[in-house]
Amino acid sequence: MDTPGHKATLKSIAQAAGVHPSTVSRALMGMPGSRIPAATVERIRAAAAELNYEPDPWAKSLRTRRGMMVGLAIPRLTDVVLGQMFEAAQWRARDFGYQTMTVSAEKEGAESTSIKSLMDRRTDGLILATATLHDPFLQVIEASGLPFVLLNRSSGDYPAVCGDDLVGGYLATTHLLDLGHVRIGHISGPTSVSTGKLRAQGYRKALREAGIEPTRDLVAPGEFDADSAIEAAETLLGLPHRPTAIFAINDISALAAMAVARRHRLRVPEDVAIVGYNDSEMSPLLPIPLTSVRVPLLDMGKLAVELLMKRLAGEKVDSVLMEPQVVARESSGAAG
Amino acid sequence: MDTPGHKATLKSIAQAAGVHPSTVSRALMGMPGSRIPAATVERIRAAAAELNYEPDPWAKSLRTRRGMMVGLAIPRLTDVVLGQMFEAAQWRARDFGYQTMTVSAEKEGAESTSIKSLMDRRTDGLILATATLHDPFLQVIEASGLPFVLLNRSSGDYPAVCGDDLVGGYLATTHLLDLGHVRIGHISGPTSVSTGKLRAQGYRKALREAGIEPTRDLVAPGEFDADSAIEAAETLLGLPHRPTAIFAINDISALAAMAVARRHRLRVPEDVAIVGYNDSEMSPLLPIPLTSVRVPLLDMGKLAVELLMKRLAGEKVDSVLMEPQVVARESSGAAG
DNA sequence: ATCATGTGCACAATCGTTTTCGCTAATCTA
DNA sequence: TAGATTAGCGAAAACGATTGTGCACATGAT
Repeated sequence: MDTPGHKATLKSIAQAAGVHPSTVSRALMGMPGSRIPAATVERIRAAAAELNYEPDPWAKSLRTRRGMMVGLAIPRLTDVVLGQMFEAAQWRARDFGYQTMTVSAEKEGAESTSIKSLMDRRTDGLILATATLHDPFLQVIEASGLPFVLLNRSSGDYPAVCGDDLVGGYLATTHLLDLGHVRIGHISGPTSVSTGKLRAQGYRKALREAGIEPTRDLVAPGEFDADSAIEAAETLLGLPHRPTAIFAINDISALAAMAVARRHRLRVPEDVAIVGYNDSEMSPLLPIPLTSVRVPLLDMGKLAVELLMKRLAGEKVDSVLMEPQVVARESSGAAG
Repeated sequence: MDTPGHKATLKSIAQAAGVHPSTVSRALMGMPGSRIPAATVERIRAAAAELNYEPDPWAKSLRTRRGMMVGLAIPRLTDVVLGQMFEAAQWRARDFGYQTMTVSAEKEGAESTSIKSLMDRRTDGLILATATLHDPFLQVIEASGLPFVLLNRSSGDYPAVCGDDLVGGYLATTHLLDLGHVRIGHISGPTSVSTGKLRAQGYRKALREAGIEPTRDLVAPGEFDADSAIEAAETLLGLPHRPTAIFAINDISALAAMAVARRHRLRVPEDVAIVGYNDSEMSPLLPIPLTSVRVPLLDMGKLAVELLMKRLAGEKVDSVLMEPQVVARESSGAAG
């Protein structure tokens, strides 16, 4: 084994193999150009293995100016949905030999210290799931020259991998319309992020196509989280002429809506039908299984990494939209 | 502003301020020992600010052998509960000036490449939420000299921050006993991890104290996830003499049990009472609100970082056990 | 005026890599 | 066989920071 206190370095291997450190470097990284006789390479390899050498990432990065590392920025680590995308992204990045560094950067906006910490040269590229529609910070990053790809949320013309939220909102609403609902409420997300804005837009489009003029009072704003969704659901279900169906911006909001319905002694789906978004793991398991819009989260995470890799290689890349799909279950009254 | 292409370095600042790079370094980091006249320091500060200097982390780490970075290993990024702990850990680490790097390392066991990648000198310390009870890999890490703290799962005598799972399992079971249940089933976790083993142990202890001899057939093994929990619940509820209550190892398993109960046309809590663990965000929102055992996840995440910081400072640290608490809701028939 | 005492800073050596540049010796061409 | 080519590898200069050492110069005391 190796001496406990001393990590192996190029120099120690060189000494062991009786060659110069630079030769060791060349031999180990197997450069195509430089020809080192197989015998020497083998001897060096053996010595390196013997000392179980691991190149020092700091020294390497200092010299090469590449850290083999991509930064992932997520609004909240506790978001199961984004968690899935990020886990997939992490795997894919590792396929390319990259490490990932995840930061959560909620509510930090343009002054995000979290993202700044990713920027200070430690990372070769960024995947951001935190973008807002008019995000001045993106320009800052763009100006810094650090390549990035948006995930889940789009913004401007920056390359992004997103679900087609317009279609998703449209499908969810159409699903409810097809079931005979006319007064359909929407617990929206913030209009400042693409997912919130586009799903609401899809919702209104579906209504209009069905000859129903969308009204403002049937859209209650949420913030993607349980607390704000509860408030929104209270507003909708407290309406004098309450909706018979609710399309919620995500599954946790849908769950909150179910809780509020229960408090109002309304049955789901008989009195109020509910549709969520993202089709999270819990949806089929709920006492009243939740109808939800499914988007290929894992594929999105992987794809974002692939796009980033292309950007790192200097290629131009285009944004990608993934097709959503309604998974009908009991909460909308469609299955059972 | 600064020239776009060129990042500021100590050298460029030195040039601007008319001093030597080493002086700039000393001035900027404000060493207490070295006396540099205030005037010079001010001049250097100004130059640094002007060029908006950021020290290169790689160069710094190469020289100082400290990366100001802690590695977090989590079984799955999609676990909401661990996600909360890790988010808290991340914040706390930043308070100390440390970056965090999160990897998910499921099912990799002793050969975990994810954790190995954290070890190769990039990190100053590790927080592991992946430990199994007899985890040979921990010895490897210990031998490498890299300080670490276990989180959520304990193992051997290594310093750990965990909930008191024995008490948690005991409380959950006692809660059901107090409600008059006698045949209480348990969807367990793997016995190879402390949380699984200890909660089951607490479960048996409570039964024995109530004069009930725990039987093997009332404990069905799960893997913390929905699929295995569904299978376990099927086993329990398919029993000729089925249990009237189930204590599940976590909330998603409890949810799965509810789904299976529903499939068997059993009412919750009338026909079967259910208790979960971790009191996740969704628990109070479920159509049948879930009774669950609450542990202070955020505090645990923070504490783990604090312990690690102490270890980094060379102090000896002791493990910490956090007190759990039953939050009674409708699924156990205790509230409503 | 001279020598001890410090202060303020420059010099240079690291940390472990990668990479450019040449030097030596072997091989090839004529 | 002499001269041109080339393969193989050593020397050394980066990358950008930290840090031990020591040279000037100013100040003080004698």
